[in-house]
Amino acid sequence: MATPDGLFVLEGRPTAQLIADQLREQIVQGTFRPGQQINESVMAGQLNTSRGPLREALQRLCQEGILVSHRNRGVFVLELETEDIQEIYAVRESVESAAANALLDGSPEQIKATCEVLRETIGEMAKQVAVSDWQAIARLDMQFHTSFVAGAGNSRLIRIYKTLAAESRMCIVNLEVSYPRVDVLVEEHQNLLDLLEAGDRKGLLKAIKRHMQKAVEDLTERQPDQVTA
Amino acid sequence: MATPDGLFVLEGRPTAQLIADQLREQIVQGTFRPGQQINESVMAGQLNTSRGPLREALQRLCQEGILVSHRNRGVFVLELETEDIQEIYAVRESVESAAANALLDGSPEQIKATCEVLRETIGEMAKQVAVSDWQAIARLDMQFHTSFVAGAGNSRLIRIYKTLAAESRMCIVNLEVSYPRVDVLVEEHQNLLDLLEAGDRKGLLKAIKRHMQKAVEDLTERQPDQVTA
DNA sequence: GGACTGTAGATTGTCAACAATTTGCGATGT
DNA sequence: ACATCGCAAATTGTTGACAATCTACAGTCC
Repeated sequence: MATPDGLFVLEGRPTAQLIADQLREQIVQGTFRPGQQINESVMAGQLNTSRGPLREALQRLCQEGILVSHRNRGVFVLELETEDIQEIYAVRESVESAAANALLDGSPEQIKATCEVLRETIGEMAKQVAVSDWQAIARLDMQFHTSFVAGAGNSRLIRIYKTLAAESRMCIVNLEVSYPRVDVLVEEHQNLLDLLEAGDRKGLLKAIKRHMQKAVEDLTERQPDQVTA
Repeated sequence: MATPDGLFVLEGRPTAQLIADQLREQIVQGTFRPGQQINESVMAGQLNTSRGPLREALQRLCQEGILVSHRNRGVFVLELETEDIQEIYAVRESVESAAANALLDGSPEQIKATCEVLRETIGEMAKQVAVSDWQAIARLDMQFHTSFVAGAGNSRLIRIYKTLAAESRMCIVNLEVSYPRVDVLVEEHQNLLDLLEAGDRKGLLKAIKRHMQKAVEDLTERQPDQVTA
């Protein structure tokens, strides 16, 4: 939030939050492999902090669900099963549908502003597709959907979706799924944007449903014995 | 989770979790007033533990959203505005709708088992209505909806809903809203159960929507200068 | 008299040492 | 040879003390 003078209120909760954000980014990028243990002491040393704040960060990520904790044994990176993928995308469909409905019930300005942001993200995505930067594409994919949900203006919905977005990125990166056909990906998001702009509620909801179902298929159909594309 | 022998795996993370559960119960029951500060040292003393575990518990509740933290100033019980109530119930409608769809797409046994649990809760609710125990009624109300969502079997959906249920209880208790007419409340839940049992998807979704809209009205319409019913 | 500055108190944020628990390996007995 | 018991290393859980930050009050200056 910016003040009228363009200054920023920096009050909040930095340290543990900062560590958590950093770790989350590392995890969703695949720097930590699923099932890998995270040692408190060594990690604290690497980040040049103490075990206290790091512990808080880990606990936070545990609650988000991308880490799992076993008492007296440590925390481990979540291992995603087929079941998890289905769960994640089922919830995502529900949340995005709710956001779509709220957005279309909102003011035209709200819709317009959201579309603007989405358009920019798609532009970025197209650029990264050109250079085949999968890591960046995955990030922008999630940024698109997160911005979409954010457009609805429901802070709780946004909070919920951030976790889902992180888990989705883990699915994509860890399963080494380089999106089947990237140009299709840009098209699909453009389609969602067009439907939102047109105010086609029914079409948008259907498109969201299809988008999610397709993603689950892409992520689950191929057997895990396939290492790279 | 129970093992085949009926034994329980107690692995998990007790202490901080236990403290968090205890505090959450106190908060949603209204023992702590909205906006009230929670002092780490004194609270740790009261619970006969150290600041470390208690801090973890507080942080957990912050992430759940029923506490808010101001850096270097402490944590405070969330103050619910009209906006929050609208947000909470909008998300609840979305989550319960998703659960309803998943449940109706599931096996008949799954539906049957869920109905059984819901029926029991309604029975309990009727008993508490007879003695006008508002606190218990609010708890059972949320238990009904939580069981409903749990019936869908999506662990992420359940986790999300638990937070919403806690916030809802805070709304009800803190606003001193003694449900407008309690017999209507039992009827309404019975209606939801009937629709689920009948497999009437459209009717169930509509009923959920109405249920939520009505709740928002009840919680927001009366001005806060009214202290008790 | 009003506004600003400086200080005091209190509370949270961080840290390092201690205690408890678990896992793995090796010795022992059958 | 196999299973069981016991020990040792490592890691997490907990604790108390120290440091940084913020709020409130009092004193001073304009």
